Amino acid sequence: MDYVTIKDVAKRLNLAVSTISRAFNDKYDIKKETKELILKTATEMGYHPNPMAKKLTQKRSFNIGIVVPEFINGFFPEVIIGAQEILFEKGYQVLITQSNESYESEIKNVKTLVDNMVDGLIISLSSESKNTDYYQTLIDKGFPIVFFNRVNSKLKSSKILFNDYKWALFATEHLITQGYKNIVHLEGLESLTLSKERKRGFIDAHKKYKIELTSNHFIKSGFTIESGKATAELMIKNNQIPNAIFASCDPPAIGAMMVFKENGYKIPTDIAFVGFTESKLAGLINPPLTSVMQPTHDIGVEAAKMLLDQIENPHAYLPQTIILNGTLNIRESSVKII
Amino acid sequence: MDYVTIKDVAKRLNLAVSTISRAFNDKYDIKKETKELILKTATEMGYHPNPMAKKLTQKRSFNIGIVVPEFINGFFPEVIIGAQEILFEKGYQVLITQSNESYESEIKNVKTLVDNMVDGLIISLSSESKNTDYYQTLIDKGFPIVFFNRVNSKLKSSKILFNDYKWALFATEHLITQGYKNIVHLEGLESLTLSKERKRGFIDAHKKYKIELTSNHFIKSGFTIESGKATAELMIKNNQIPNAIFASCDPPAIGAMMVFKENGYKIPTDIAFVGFTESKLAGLINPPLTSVMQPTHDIGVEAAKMLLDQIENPHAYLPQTIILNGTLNIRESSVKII
DNA sequence: ATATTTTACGGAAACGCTTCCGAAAAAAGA
DNA sequence: TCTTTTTTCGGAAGCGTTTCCGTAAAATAT
Repeated sequence: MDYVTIKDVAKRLNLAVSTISRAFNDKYDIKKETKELILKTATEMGYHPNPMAKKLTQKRSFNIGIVVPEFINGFFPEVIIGAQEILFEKGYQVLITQSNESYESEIKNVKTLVDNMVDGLIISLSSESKNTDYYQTLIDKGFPIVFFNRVNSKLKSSKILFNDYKWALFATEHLITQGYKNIVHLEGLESLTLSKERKRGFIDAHKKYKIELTSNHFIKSGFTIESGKATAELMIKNNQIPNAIFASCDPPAIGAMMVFKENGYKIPTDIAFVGFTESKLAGLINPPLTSVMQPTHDIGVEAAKMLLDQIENPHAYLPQTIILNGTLNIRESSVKII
Repeated sequence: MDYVTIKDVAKRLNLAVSTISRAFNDKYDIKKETKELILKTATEMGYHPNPMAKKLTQKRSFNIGIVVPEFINGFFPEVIIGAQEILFEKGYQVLITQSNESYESEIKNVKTLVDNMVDGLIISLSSESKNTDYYQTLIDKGFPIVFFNRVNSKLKSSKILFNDYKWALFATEHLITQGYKNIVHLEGLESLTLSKERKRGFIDAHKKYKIELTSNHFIKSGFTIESGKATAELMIKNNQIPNAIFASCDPPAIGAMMVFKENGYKIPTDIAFVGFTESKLAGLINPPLTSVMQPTHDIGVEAAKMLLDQIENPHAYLPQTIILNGTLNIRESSVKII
């Protein structure tokens, strides 16, 4: 591929390259007519400013790195699409890496992105319990970073969060007001704040309605369907069947629901279900699963906006936190009387 | 962020920048000891070659663009991960764009990627029936492109394909040998070759077993769960229930299965199901869905390899086509006697 | 009319790197 | 020992831009 350069345009019009440059970056003094002439013949010749040269002189890569734990499930892709929309519009390129839920590969990804001189990073941590020194060093250097979804409270940085506590409380409250009193919470990974927050919401909903909770009401579960299945099988084996299950996210709820159904339990009559972070499956399975829907697209949009704000105003930078709201999508899995 | 440059390293060691450059690109004559010294002090100083400058001199962006119709469902993300793995390893960056199944936004994406001087493209078309002139022009210019999954047969270009015909034939054959004779095919979008190929496999399996097919055995369906639901509802309403359904992809099969289940049909006794392009849900729903699994990860790997091959040997370029194999994951939805 | 300001553009350096050319130093050959 | 070859490095040009500085020409003021 042979590209047309600024010199070619200059030669053609018998102008200096600086004039051509001025025509494309309208902040300098240039006569209106010549500018129009330049732009016209430039497009005729098929000239596009070489992004590499531009980046070199401007000492900016116009690249933004996004690091997520995975992007097989729908959640992160949706966030990424949201971020890309506004980043692309502003002329930024987006480099996406996935850490595969591994701290090591996450740090490695971040380092390569920084070495490749991205202008900023949007990150959802694979684990919040690990060492965050590297991130802190970057932040202290003034490197623009926005965290979302999975963050570390110690890091003094901009964050886009979801009000996990509030919506877990709402979701639990929904179950309680539906008449379910003996509710078990399937907890998420302990290393994540969002798990703790959802648990806290679950607990406070019970406090509000003055319902006692024992340790039997909490079962540690993962993020997978399999873990939900295993939990349900154990419950059935021990014959400890609660009225309802509130899961820290959809997959374990779905897994547990599948097992209970297979064992002849009626849903939601015998046992009700509420999930979290609305997955594609929620509305599709039978019965459809009540779940808290997060504003995935908006999370991406807000993260991108915040990052650009930080990049463009490097001096007046103050770490901000935006907390977004969601929706409780109430479906058959948790509604006692239809 | 202030970066250490090659000049800083040169000054520190009282060497010429060219020597430092040689140390980092070991194709030139340089003494082993000085090279080691340079590399050592360079890492000490925290020097990383500026990718923008490198790209400018080498007239290569080391960027690869990937264009997919969507990446909410698992298929394309898995392909992308496969491609990224080998691209990253070779020092390439990956720019991912999604066309949202729209021809216009696909072309727009491709054009911005080309303007940003990506060294090559990996593309899955949003629609194969639209104008492909732009792609042909690029290919004629020698621009490296590899198509996968959704391709246009007219384009003389490298392709990574799946043997849709063969595996559709296998899948249908499986149903026939299980004893299902009256099988309906839910066809995919007509504009895609893969739909035609799967249909052809379905037909030829019937020919092989000398089973008659009428137009009643073909129902046009989309790629969604909803379309499958609608089709099933129509079948039930018209009381035209086949022995089995072979769908062009999983979602319509799942949708149809849900409706039949809700209406009291036993699966696979009353009606059996086979899907295509193994989705996450296939193994999770009840009963688990038999489906053809595509080697998503390998598709990405092979596409990336082929593209790099094309980039690195621009002259000896010959369009290749790799056809990959899959697996028929036989599950309960299609097994008559367990 | 001339003096002064403004406008519009050219020239050139710089961004950080690669790579060609040439030459000193070292090694090998005579 | 002197010549020839090889090794190792320095100097400089060039990649395609941006941007600073300077200056004719045009516009305005005197």
